[in-house]
Amino acid sequence: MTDSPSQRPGKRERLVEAAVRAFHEQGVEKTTLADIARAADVPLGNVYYYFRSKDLLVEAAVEAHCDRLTALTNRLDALPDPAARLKALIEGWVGQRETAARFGCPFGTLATELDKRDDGLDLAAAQVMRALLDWVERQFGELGRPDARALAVELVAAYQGMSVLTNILRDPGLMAAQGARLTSWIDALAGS
Amino acid sequence: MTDSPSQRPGKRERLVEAAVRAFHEQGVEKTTLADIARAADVPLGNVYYYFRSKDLLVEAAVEAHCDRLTALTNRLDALPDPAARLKALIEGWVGQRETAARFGCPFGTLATELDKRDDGLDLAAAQVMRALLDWVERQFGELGRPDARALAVELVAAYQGMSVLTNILRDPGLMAAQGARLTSWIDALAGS
DNA sequence: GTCTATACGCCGATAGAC
DNA sequence: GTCTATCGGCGTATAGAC
Repeated sequence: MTDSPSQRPGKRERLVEAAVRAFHEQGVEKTTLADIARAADVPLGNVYYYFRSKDLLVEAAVEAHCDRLTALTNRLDALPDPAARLKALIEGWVGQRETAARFGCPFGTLATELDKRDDGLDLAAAQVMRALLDWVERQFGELGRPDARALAVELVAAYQGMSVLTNILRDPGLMAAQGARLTSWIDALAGS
Repeated sequence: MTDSPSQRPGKRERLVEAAVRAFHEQGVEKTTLADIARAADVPLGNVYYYFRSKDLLVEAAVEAHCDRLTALTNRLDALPDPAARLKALIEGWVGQRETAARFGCPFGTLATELDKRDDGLDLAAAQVMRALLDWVERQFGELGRPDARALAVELVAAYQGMSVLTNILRDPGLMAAQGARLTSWIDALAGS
């Protein structure tokens, strides 16, 4: 609401976007409000008009990840069959392998960092992760697998794990190779 | 070296141990030198006699992880066959599932955090990760698998991924279930 | 609503007595 | 070698003019 008429996205939106990016690239703890303000082209003092504390900006960043996930799954739901949806999900991950090699999974690294903080935002992050698991589980369920939940955990864990390794070793090729493995794994499961 | 004779472990060792623990539980960025000094029962100012900067303490913590890994693989090498070694490795991971649920993988979360820092310690962390991958690869090689490296990446990534999910969802049961899956996966690979 | 200037606390690091 | 006291800088947050 309340976008001023003849301007680029409102300051609030710019701040959240800058925060998401900075948290991904530098981590929450190393990111200062000055960093975010500069990236969003908003004066430092003015940040506090939109977010009364840094924690509230972190919370907004988590919500942004949640929205992003919802948008993604909505797009994937347009695909005809569940196997295609899962493979498209993997393809999306692999497509981000260069930034993953540099900064890790945008959501995974954030959630991991939140688990070491005092704020209660780790719970919100867990909710988002559960939403992803639920969606993946639904796809495996539509494929007729009774062990859909376990397979969902296996797939998402494989992604998080290859993100960690890709990041630590700075090797996007690792994610490409593991992505290919997961894709043929989906094919094998769907074909059986 | 230079442990004073009739005393508990030297201050340097206590500081490193406290640092490893604090970095795991709170993260590097949130951990202050005062935290470490207190946990090690060393006066704050004295820390700088042993480590001229916080970065050097972080470096020492990475080296400690490296030593810990070497000690582990040495122990596992005493086991008769490679499949048993790999399953013992997994068993060790699962045995740590309660702390993993609370704080994640001690080394994975540290390495991930180092990747967002300016110091060059991410390279040292990558070396340690590579050492683990090399050892696991050797086991798969001894099992006669030509795709030993890919399997090693798959196993370690699975562990890192389930650590992330276990941590975010605060669910040690997830790691137990995935560990069981990996164990029977090893059995299937070794039996074929 | 917007922005500047600044208060205030915390933390890494140092000085220097013992 | 050990420890206390403290400096200096940075980062969150606020006060208050416009």
